[in-house]
Amino acid sequence: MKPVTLKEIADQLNISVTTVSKALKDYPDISKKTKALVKELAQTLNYKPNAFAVNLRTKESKTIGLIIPEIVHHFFSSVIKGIVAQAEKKGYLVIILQSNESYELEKKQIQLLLRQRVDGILISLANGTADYNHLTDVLAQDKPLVMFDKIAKLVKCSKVIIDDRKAAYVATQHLIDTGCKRIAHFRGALLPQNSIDRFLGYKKALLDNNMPYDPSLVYICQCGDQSFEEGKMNARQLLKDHKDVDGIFINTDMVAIGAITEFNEQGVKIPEDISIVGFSNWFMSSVISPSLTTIDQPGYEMGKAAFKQLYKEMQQVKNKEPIVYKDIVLKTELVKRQSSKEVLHKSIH
Amino acid sequence: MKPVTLKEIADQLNISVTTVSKALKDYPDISKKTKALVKELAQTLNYKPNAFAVNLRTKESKTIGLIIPEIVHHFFSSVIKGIVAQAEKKGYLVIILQSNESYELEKKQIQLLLRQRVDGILISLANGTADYNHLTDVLAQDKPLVMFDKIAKLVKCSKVIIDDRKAAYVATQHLIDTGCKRIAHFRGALLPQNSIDRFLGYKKALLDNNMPYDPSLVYICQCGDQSFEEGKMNARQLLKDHKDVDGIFINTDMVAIGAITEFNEQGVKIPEDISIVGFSNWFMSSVISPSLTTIDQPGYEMGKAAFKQLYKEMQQVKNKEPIVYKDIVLKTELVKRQSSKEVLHKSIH
DNA sequence: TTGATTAACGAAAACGATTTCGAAATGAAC
DNA sequence: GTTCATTTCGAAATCGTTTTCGTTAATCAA
Repeated sequence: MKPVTLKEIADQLNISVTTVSKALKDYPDISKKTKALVKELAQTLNYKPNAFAVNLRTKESKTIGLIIPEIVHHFFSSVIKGIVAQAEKKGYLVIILQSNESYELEKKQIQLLLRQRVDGILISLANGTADYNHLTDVLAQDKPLVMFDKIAKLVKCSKVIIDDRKAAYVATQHLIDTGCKRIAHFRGALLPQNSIDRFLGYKKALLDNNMPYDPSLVYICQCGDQSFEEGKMNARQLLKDHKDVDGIFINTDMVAIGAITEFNEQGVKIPEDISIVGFSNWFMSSVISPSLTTIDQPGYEMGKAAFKQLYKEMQQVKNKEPIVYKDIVLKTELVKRQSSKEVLHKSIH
Repeated sequence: MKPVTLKEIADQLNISVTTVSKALKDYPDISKKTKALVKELAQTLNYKPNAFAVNLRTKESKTIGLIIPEIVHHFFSSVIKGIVAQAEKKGYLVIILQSNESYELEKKQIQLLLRQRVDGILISLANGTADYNHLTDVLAQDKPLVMFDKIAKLVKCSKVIIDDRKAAYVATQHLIDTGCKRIAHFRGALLPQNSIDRFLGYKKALLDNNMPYDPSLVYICQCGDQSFEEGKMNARQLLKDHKDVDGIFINTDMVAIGAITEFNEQGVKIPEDISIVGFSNWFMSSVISPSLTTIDQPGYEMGKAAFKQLYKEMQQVKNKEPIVYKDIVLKTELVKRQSSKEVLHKSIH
């Protein structure tokens, strides 16, 4: 019933608590006989060290915190999986919290995790987060903090990201290479760095190909986080505003799928009338009809990399070395499917 | 740098640690003046109680463990979201682990959580789990354990489920009501209770409608957890074996979507040639073409209910009352979409 | 003035493990 | 027999809070 303690083992063997503790941890100053005795009794009594006491002494909890904007999301749940798997390998547990894209909640949750005295924090920022004091608070306590995916460039800490700009460039270039002459962009929210970078990649690809950049072709998210609806709305609007558009680079797959659905309903042919390239490559993209050309964003690997970096930093703190921050950029890949045409024969200049 | 302790506050105010502690917790035997002083200083020093010490004293961690077979899964991530949200409301944190459908891992993870001394455990069983000692271990320690979705009926603890049998019955009845004469079933794995119950519901619906039950129409999962592929394979096999089948009730949406994809590719018309009803209602089902008629399985609500029950039991333990186990059955609903026909005019008997 | 009450605070013992610093006991060396 | 080193163990402090049980000092009734 009651959990077994060192004291009980000590009493049963008529030795001191000290000796029991040392025996279990293979200290060299304990004889082999006592070690054997202690270990055997510990085994049969099913002794488990009291984590609370251990934590209090060692000042570490072997636990990390994870804050993400939204759990029910293919990309983020892949990240979670990567983090949890990697953490378990290293003997760490993961406390998960969802910020719900709210800065206020995010702030509270950081405080919660600090109070809980987790050994480190992994975070993907809420869209609304523009103030970073809650983050610098963490760093000021010498507690490792690694940001991933949705990051704040200004905060001095490690970051795991993809090269959104480059990926967006590749996506847009693909549309150009397949013959699109007038390319729109659904960019989602204004604030997050990802949106900005993807937009910049889109713009640069146009300019590098001597195509005019037309701000009226860039559609911003109007409606909270109803991504699917956003895709439908934007698609509808686009058909009204710009009949001549023949390609769209869309910020995220979910929005792209909304757009595809709308186009399907309105009888617009993909990719004959309009080509579409998405971003993320969630499973759904390969299943929808037509299947979606998109940028593969490696969620699992990102989670893995993020934890690995955090682990490094936690070790550094433990060894009282200075923390070395690092920016890790993961590779993305264009996945060609049915929503875009074949690449034209490239002219040689 | 170093976290502030009660002692430092006490020293600065020239009072005892006891008084500081009591003041912060509004004990009646501390004067208003001292309380004010203490609270103010605590505020300015940004004092946060050391969770390790508190846990050690109070013997509770305000933390629960959550084990699920697979994180990257629409239903389960909805459950997680429900649990995390509800837990946060009550001041609990959630440690998440993924069993990966492995009994061995599940066992280890239970041990991990017990060592961590979480206050309670929520679990959805791995498919392979047939031995329940690791679960009864938890209960034997008087630690609340609530199972959800994938449960073991034999274990005496609270359970949150849907009525799989009834839901499957409704799904199959819908196929019958829409005119299907020969109905197959893709049932997934053999073991889990859900599969069994859904199969039984399917069978009962047939028999209640005086339709023959033909075991050769029931397809079992052959290929691990590649659900999408499983759907495709089963569909292919079905077309070879039974040309006359005009309706399928499929265990899960993912498999159903695989089947739809295969049928689409082979030019089989849905629902004209074959009607399909899935199970779960994940977002994708509304987007695929044709959209999938399915049973809505309330993941978020299930998570919420599971935590609520766990919370009740944790309170009971705290108050040294006996734990009252409870079976909670959540409502499901048939969502009619394009993959099944309109309901025929029912004959009046 | 005396005795009883009350208000306000503190000392100290937990909680369970870790770790430092000795102490005792044994054996070896001279 | 004395000295020194080695082996093996334990006492006690520590981590930071909580809580019990006193102890003062002040207040009040009679």
